[in-house]
Amino acid sequence: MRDRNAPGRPREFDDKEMLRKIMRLFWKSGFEGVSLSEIMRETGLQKASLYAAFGDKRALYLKSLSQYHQDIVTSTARGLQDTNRPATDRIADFLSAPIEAARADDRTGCFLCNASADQADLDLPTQQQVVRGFEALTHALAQPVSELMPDVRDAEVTETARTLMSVYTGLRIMVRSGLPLNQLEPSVSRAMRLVAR
Amino acid sequence: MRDRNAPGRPREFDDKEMLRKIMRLFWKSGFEGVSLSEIMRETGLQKASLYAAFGDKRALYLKSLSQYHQDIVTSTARGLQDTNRPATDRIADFLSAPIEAARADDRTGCFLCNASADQADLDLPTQQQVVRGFEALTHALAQPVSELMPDVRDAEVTETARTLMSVYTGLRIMVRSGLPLNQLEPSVSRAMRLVAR
DNA sequence: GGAATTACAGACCAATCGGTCAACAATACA
DNA sequence: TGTATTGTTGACCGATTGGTCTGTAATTCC
Repeated sequence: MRDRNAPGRPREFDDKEMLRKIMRLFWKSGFEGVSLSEIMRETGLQKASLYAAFGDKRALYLKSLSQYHQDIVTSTARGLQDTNRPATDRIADFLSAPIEAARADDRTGCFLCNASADQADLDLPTQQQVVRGFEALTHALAQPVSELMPDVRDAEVTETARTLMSVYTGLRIMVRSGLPLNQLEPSVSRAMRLVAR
Repeated sequence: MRDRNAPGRPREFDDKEMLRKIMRLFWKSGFEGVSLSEIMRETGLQKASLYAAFGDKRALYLKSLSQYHQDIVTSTARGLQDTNRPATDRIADFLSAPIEAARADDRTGCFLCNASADQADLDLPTQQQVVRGFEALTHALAQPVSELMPDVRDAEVTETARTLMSVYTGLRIMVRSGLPLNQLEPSVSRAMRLVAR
């Protein structure tokens, strides 16, 4: 975002808005699966403008991931930590999200999970962004978990949160494969057995 | 594989051997992440030979997935169903495989999981292959699970097996992101709580 | 109203992409 | 020793890739 009252011709688009459009492309099709021409079509911007504003394709991808963190990861984490709602509901909603999204005909899954499979092994900054996202979600998840396991060591709470994270990630991936949703659904309540008792 | 004693010049390479090399490329870098030139370099074959033997790039990818099924999925399933070993060991080994692979410095993960994130949403035949793989593993996993839960309905055994599958898939993805292995490790024993007791 | 600065549009770039083709080599069968 | 058949080679194809450059438009500051 450029300074207002900066010299020179002002930008004709909103950085964040464009980044969100680009994010959706990478989210759905992966790094190599998206071409600059697609990005141009989707944003209505010229290549040179994209380069001037964001950098090269890799930077575009990284900034998309970072936008995902700001938009999706953050609000998901907030939902998990909303102590006005029952802890079980919050966890169940989190674990069900992959399935509910698919019910609403959205099988794009989770950008973190896709990026992990797609680019994390090939590009270090991507890897770091992905880890950061996973850790934010794990940390948020630990909140309702600890509410349900009050007399349990912190270390155990964290371990449980991490285990739930792998169920979540797994569901995201398996939903994307097109497995029938009613087959995946029971995993939510079964995984819930890992907390409490 | 062509008939021996077929007319015409005989093939100078072994189909399966080449397919395995190609499989490793797609496994590691995804569909768009691998170019024909890389495949040529890796196999030592010319483009035209590849086309004559296997078809276009998409067919190459699909046949790689199918080779993965034959090689990896099948033997993993066999290991899960080997009743000579304790059922808990078989499940624990299966769930630990993602972490152990990474310990041996192999973070390529699971081709099914990667393909699911990469291509399943974009290409129907890929989706079907991935589902077939997941189902084979789930079915094999149900065997040791049922041994540990002898007086439990089949439906519940299957549900448990599916839940373990999502833990497995999740671990595969999270390992690939580079999360520290000692943080992921405890999820194995925690997930084991879903069986028995 | 300059001068400086920034952004936009679109032509342009070499390199690479997946894919094809024609010439030639190697085999089986008659 | 043909003839038919298949495989291998490497040049070749148009299209697309990510990326750059140039000229012009829009703004702020003086």
